[in-house]
Amino acid sequence: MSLDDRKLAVLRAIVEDYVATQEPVGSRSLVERHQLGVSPATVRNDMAVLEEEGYIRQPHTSAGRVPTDRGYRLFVDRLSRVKPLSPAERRAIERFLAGAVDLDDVVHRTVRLLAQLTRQVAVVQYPSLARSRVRHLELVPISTTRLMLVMIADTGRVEQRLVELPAPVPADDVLDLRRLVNEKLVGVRLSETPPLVQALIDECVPHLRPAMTTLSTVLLETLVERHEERLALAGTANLTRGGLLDFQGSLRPILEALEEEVVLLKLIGEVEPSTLRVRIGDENEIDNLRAASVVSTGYGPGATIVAGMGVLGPTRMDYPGTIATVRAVARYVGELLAQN
Amino acid sequence: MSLDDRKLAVLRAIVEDYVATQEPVGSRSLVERHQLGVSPATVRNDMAVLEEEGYIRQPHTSAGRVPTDRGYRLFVDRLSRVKPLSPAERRAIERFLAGAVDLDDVVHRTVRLLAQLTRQVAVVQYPSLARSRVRHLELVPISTTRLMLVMIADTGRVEQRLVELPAPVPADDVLDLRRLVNEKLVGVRLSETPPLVQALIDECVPHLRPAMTTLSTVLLETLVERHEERLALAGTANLTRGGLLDFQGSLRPILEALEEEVVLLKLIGEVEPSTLRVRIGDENEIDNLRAASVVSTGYGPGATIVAGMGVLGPTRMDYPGTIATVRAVARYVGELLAQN
DNA sequence: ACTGGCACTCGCTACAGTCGAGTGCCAGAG
DNA sequence: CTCTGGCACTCGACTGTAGCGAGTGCCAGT
Repeated sequence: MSLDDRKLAVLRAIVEDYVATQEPVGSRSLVERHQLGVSPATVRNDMAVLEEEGYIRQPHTSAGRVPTDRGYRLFVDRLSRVKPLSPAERRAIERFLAGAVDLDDVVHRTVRLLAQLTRQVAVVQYPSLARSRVRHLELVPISTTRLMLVMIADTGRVEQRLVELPAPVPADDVLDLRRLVNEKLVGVRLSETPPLVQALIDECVPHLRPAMTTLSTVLLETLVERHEERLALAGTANLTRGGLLDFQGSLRPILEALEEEVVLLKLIGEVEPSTLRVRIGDENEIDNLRAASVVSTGYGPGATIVAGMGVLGPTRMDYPGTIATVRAVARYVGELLAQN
Repeated sequence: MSLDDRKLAVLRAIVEDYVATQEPVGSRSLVERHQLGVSPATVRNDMAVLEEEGYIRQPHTSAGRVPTDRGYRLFVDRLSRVKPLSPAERRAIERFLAGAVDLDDVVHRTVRLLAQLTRQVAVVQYPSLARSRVRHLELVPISTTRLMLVMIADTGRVEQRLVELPAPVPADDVLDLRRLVNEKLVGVRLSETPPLVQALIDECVPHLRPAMTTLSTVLLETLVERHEERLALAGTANLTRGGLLDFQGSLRPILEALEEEVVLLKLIGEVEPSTLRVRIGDENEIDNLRAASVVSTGYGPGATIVAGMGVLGPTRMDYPGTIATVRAVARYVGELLAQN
């Protein structure tokens, strides 16, 4: 059975009221606060149907109704109107991001901004190495048998690793090594470097082979294997906002999940299909987050996507507002990155 | 009035029991669990004195006693016996830290290890730039008007910044700039670089002055002003361990404090006077942490100290165990750093 | 198809009563 | 002078009961 317009209006009203008040909403208060044009009794009938269909539920008999995950899903998909950002918010975003000097700085400011605007936990992934290209490789001699390898990616990320050489290598040879790796690898997607790194050893003058072999191991580690996807987190204190009513009383599982980088990456890093994604309660594959919702999106310079960012909060969250904010922040950051 | 030995023994017993059970401890259970050799009535008299002196208090009449911050302080200073680490713990520390490839890696592993062993929140500061010396400066041309400045410190830290040059500078000149800054700055304490950076501009050949001027601004920012003291955090989920009984019911202020880098640095970064420091409840200068205790220490290669690390938990914590763990971890990390 | 009315449910709060852990004090023994 | 056993007292925790009220489901009527 499909739901008629009024039933949908009732669902929307329930979600909005519940999100606002945090209390189960009854039929009387509903008709009082929204112009539904019908009596409480009628609303009750509609509620009965909505409950049967699994969109709302009663915490206990003789209590008001509360939306289920399914109810929120319907709300997000079909019932929520886009909430345009206030000019004040737009200005806040611009001002907050304007002073950034550096990729680190951009990411840090972004994550704080998101946390502050949505009053929830924010996560921002650094531009993914997998999606970056090599801009430059630098070899800095630390001693005769030690080099510092510095990799600069076109997304602005910089990674460094220490290389322990098997035998001393004079400064001139280091320059040769440097020229070689740069010739072959600059401009290449990190994910596509492995065969080229292999080839490097073969094309290398014989007396540099041993050094190049060690170097190539470290290169592979730095470029693909160790694949250090970094992230920034902010706003954990916002988890306590709902006074422990959200998250069914225990922050434990949430905090645990937030400490696992792998989990977070799964959460916001998978940005393939659509550009903005909302995962509500049970839709999260991570057990610890069954009581939470996540709004995430990809971002990057211009239209390309180099990483993800998102927000985590109680299922009972202001979806339209959160979605609008996440989208706007991602766009601003994208513009900022495009300038560099 | 000074406390005789038995009163001190009573205090110790109260602290130990309360830490273990998390419940106010009464005179009867005290004599049952510890061999005090006296009757509950006697203990009650002692307790009355201890309470008068402010070492313990009653949550309400007709409840057992609970240590005050002052009581914990006395316990830590005079009553706690050193708890040697178990061989299993020693092995855990060694194994956990052994595989580290990198400064980042060391810090991350350390913070996780600390959190895991103490079952509390752990904070580890990266080696402070203020206490480091310049090992090498690298200038990487990104385009003709853009350089990437990479600073490698002797503590293993690497910082980078983008330099926007006022006019195009050919590659040869970049090499000159590089040679100049390295000649003057390598080996110098970061905090002592400013006058030398000033001098750089004067000693520079005229046609490189404009470039050197911009560069020196960025150098100063990187080396001293922006002074980015980084830190790593782990184990926030452990805050929920006490089931909200610790921290007087609200994690809010604690989580807020943990998000403020400045606050955390104040907490563990001030390592001047003694090597290990315990701050109990009210002794913390930060209001948000009046319900928490912090055990912190400095660490660094060998005997030198380059940064701080520490652990934060409820005032009701296992001080001897925590102190032993923090001290041991700091020593191991120090040894590890000394090897590089 | 909607409405008003009515009986019913059930969580919440308040209140009274009981239980027991723990205390302070005191008189007496060592 | 110190320690002990005894005793009266306090007060929080728990239990059971009762009344309230928000909210529901159902039904007959328009």
